[in-house]
Amino acid sequence: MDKRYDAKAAEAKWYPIWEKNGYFHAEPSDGGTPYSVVIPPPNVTGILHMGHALNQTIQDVLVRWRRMSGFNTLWLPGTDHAGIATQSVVEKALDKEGLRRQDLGREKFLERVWAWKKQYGGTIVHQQRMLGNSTDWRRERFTFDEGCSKAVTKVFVQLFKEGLIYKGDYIVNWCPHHQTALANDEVEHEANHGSLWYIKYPVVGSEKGAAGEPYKDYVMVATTRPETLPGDTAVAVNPKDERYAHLVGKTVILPLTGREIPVISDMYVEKEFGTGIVKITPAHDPNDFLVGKRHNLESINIMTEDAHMNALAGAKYEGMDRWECRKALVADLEAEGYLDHIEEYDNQVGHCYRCHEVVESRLSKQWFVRMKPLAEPAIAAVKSGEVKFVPERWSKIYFNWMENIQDWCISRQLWWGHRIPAYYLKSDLEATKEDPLFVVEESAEAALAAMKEKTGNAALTPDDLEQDPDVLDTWFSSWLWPFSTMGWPEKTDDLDFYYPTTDLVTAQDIIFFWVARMMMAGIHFMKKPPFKNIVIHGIVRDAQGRKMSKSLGNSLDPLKIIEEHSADALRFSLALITSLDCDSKVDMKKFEVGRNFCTKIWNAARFMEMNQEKPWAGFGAARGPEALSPEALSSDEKHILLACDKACAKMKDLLEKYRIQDGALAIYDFFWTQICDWYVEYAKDAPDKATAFAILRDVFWKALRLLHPYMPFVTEEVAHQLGFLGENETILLADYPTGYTDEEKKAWGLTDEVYDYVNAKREMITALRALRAEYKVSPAAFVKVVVQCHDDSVAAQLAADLASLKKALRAEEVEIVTDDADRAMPGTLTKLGTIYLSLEGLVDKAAEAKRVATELEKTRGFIKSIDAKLANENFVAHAPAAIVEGQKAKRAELVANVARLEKLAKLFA
RNA sequence: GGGCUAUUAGCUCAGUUGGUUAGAGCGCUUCCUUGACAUGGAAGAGGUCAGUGGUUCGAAUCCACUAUAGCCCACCA
Repeated sequence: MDKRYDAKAAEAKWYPIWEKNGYFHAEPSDGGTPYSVVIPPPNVTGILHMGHALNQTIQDVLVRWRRMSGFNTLWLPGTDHAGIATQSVVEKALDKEGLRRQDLGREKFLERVWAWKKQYGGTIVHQQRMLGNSTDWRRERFTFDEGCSKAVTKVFVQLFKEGLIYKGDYIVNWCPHHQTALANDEVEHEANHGSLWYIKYPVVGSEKGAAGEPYKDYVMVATTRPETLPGDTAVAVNPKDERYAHLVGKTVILPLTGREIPVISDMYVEKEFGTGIVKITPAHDPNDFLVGKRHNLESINIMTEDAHMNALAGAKYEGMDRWECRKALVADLEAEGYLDHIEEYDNQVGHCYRCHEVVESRLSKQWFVRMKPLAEPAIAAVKSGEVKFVPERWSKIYFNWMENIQDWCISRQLWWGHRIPAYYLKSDLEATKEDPLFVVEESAEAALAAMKEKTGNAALTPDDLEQDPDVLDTWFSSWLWPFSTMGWPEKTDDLDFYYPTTDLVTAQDIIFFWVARMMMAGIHFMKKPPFKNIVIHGIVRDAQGRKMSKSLGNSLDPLKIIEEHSADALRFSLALITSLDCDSKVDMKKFEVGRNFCTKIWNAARFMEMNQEKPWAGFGAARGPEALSPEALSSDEKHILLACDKACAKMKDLLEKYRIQDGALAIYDFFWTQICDWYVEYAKDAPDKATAFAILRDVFWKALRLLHPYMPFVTEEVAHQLGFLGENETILLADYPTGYTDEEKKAWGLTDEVYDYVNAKREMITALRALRAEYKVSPAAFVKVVVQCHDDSVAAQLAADLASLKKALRAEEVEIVTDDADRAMPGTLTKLGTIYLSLEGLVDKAAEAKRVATELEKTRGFIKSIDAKLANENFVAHAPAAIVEGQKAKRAELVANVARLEKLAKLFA
């Protein structure tokens, strides 16, 4: 083995071997118990960020662990076509050529997007391989591939026919430059230093006033959008606002237009804001739209798609751009005395995240899914415990959202996406733009037939129909992911075997967008929820606790960490800092833990290799401790076997509970502390090296397998280097260790007593090291040590361990006594007895007296606190016996120590 | 405004149904280049568990209130 571990070489070597040999591939025909997970598909335009790295590390740990534990394990990968993100990338490229998508036309544009996907769409799946994901690449899917698209269309048609999809009015975020709707998260809100215009709306029937005061009675409205005034169809006040109660039900005159509009009352209005009176413009503001719906108000759309005024804005303003119109209109209001005053006002204004144009709220026809009927069974599935959130508290958030669910607007004015399978009769489309005749069918042919039937016109041809130009929201394909990827709507073996999936692992930010919707789709179409457990993990934040984002420039690039350290280091460090309960803060420094661990493993393996060649090691073909003679096992050997057994049980328990972090800690401790710090040191000078190394070899191989889900590459490399595996074997498919059987434990004498004894012995060794450090005895110096036990059996055990004890204590002589004599030497009381450091002529009496005094004081204080406890009758009556006994035993120990210290104090006085 | 969560060592965080003297990693101090490993080893300092009150024989843990921070949803005409 090389002196240094070459992570890059190992990782580049193993991944292709794993993939090529189909180790990640799963087939229902292999039988067994299924364990299946679908990956949250990253955007095809995406590059791997820390969030993916964390999310996929957790999944890969679970998946590799299950696979090694004998489950028929499927982790299904894929990417999301990401409508707007992908279209945007291609449009940007077009922009450089001075072209817009409209210049190419729909078909040519889509060709360009597919070409882009072919060329660059593999970036993230390549990066996922660098992470070490054990996903079944032979099943890689894309939300826009043929099968998924088929599922999407079928779902749309079925929901439509069930009356769960409808077409209706909706206010969308509209970018006048791109002329498309934007999703909420595609709108960037920025602080805007603007104005609040106060405008008078005269009450109908009131008298004309003096010059500059056109009417005596008016209501004063405050607005940030005066240019939308021609679209007003009401003014509103809060129903609890006594100032204006008398106005409700009256009508006012809309300035400059002469139109009369009602005064209504609605809770939406805040009494304290502005004048407490709001102009309602349903076609140009999302809230006003809702108010309009509640009060049956007319919506007047006064703008064109490129945010210019149309005829409905009035002849004078028609054709003006919205900002021009604002100026002109305000000037007119002022001239006619309707403008009261203008205040400065700061608010937030939405901008298109791509072109930075101010986003317009635009009323348009959109497609919706009726969510309530779908949500109800999805709520029930979690309430009944059929589907569990991990941690459980997320179910509250899920219920909160599901119980207040709104209909889902699924249409997008994009070109890249699943086309809505609605077909219009062209002639009717032209005639009645508002509400044209249409049919919804899975194919153009079916649509034609349906239209023929609907219209009674058998002479219709395909040319008479026109498909809806809109595409579906990306989530409309993602919500089918757990079953569309397994072949639905066909009946497949995959669906039979792997559906429902077992675990879904994702961050909290897409519980609503994705998880909740998958629940609804799964239950509705498959009649079974799509997963059994929903594992929600935190978000990776920077060292200051901020979300990582491009604009802040605080992102840590996982690929850079792989480059600098290794994928194993990245994975292990992420696992170690990840809590399911909260977000994690990371910086570059944190990844050194993983890197150091990698190095430690490598060096420990080198130690093994070196000794493998030694004649006395002699474990040759023996892979386990099967051939050991139990009576010959030393206590340290029994201890490491027990520690290994406990580690196996602990890993299983923790991983079953999704405690990835605790699992990482457990294996870290077992490997580093138990194996390297203690056992390897023991083995170097073990009385029976053949036995000691056979055991080392066994627990080392188990440790590698326990660790493999976290650090797949280094464990595979080391397993091969040390010959645990033959050339054509892989640790991926090795058994996940389950510890030792009861028979083995019994045969080898692996008891709790031995375990506790070795721990106590270590405590003694540590105590002596502390004494040496305190007395500044050089580590190179050999010393004499006296161990004073009060128990013959302990003395006998220690005597049996004398050789290794000498080594650990760096003592040239260890004297084990069972007397009660006090020794004028530095000493410490331990569970097994008092350990003395014999320092002829080195002891500074004064310093020693001080040390003893300090310890005495501390010990007495401690006894006092125990006495207080034991004096409490209630404690003795109520506390479990073990606790009370423990306290008593502790007290006895301390009292003995006090006696010893008191005598010592006299000796040093 | 509605909901959720957090506050434990200088920093980042564990602490599973309440129970012996609250743990880890990093950082810090001292010592050690010993034949696996200085990306290492040994020892050590450092915490009245945000505050107040309550329940209990016993509270970091359960309850209430307060303070501070954060997240999600709604909203800012």
